[in-house]
Amino acid sequence: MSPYAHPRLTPRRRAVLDVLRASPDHPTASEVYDRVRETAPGIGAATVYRTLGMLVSTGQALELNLGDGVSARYDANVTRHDHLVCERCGRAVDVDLGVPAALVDAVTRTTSFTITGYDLQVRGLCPHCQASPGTGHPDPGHLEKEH
Amino acid sequence: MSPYAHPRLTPRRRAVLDVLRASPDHPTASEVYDRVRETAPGIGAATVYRTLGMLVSTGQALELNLGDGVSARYDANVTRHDHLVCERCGRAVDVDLGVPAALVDAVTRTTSFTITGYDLQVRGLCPHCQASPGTGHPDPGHLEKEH
DNA sequence: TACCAGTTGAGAACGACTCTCATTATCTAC
DNA sequence: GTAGATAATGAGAGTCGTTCTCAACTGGTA
Repeated sequence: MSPYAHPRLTPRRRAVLDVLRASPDHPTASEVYDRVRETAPGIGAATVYRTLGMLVSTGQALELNLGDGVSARYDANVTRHDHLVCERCGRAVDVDLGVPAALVDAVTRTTSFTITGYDLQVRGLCPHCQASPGTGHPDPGHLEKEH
Repeated sequence: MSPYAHPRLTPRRRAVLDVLRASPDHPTASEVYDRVRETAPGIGAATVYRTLGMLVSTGQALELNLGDGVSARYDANVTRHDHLVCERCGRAVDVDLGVPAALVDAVTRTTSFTITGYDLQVRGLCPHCQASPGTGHPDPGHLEKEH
């Protein structure tokens, strides 16, 4: 009935999880796809998307919406943490600001929502983008893959 | 050169802005489109998308990524505030938790990013969704337009 | 009035993601 | 081992949100 009721850790899925755990840079699904194809060349895009969804729904990965546009990003670091996102190049760094529990508790009392979690996204300019002249447009130029 | 260097507040754009200011529910672009067509029937989707982009880049609206999937949401409330999002129905409520400035300042010192802002997204279940049995799937059923 | 930058709508194009379905792999008895 | 059931897979089509292109139009301005 519900998907992933008995998920198997098949070689394909293992490969996706391995890529994610080796990627501290919050890759998009298509970046994961590209990287997985180096170790599992025949894997299809649908399998990568399905596996990422499975990993998220089983708590082995986080799906992030970092406001840098269209595509979701994935994070194998499932401990609670926040994100610092560069507004120009989109680079995201893990941080943990330790938001006081009292702040979150206050929301529970004033809204009658049941709170399940939170994510603090801090926006800014990374050192690279501070240094280079601003174009007003996204510029991930300094993020070339370092081989 | 840069777009919106001399943006005019044309009747079309005025209509989009009016709709947004009359919508406290963080509509998606296509929801804005539907609502605008009631007052400006001939308006095209491209104009709505362009206008929303213009409003965001001129600081008259905020674009939100509330993690409820694919589409961006827009908010005419441009004062600093946070969002409380229902994980099941996607409803988003404005809140302001007043994150201590000291927390954000700490990031500046430890990361060498220049901080320009932040958004705290609190996740939970709204009262409606707590009451109805969970399906594990998004269920905006109780969000029918109230005429 | 004529000019011209800015604006518009239609539709094509695009990218991210999901679905479908026939095939293949894996698990669980025997 | 084998057989049968169930789950996983890849290719490709489909969907959806958004952006692009371009010819026509509009509204200030000289």
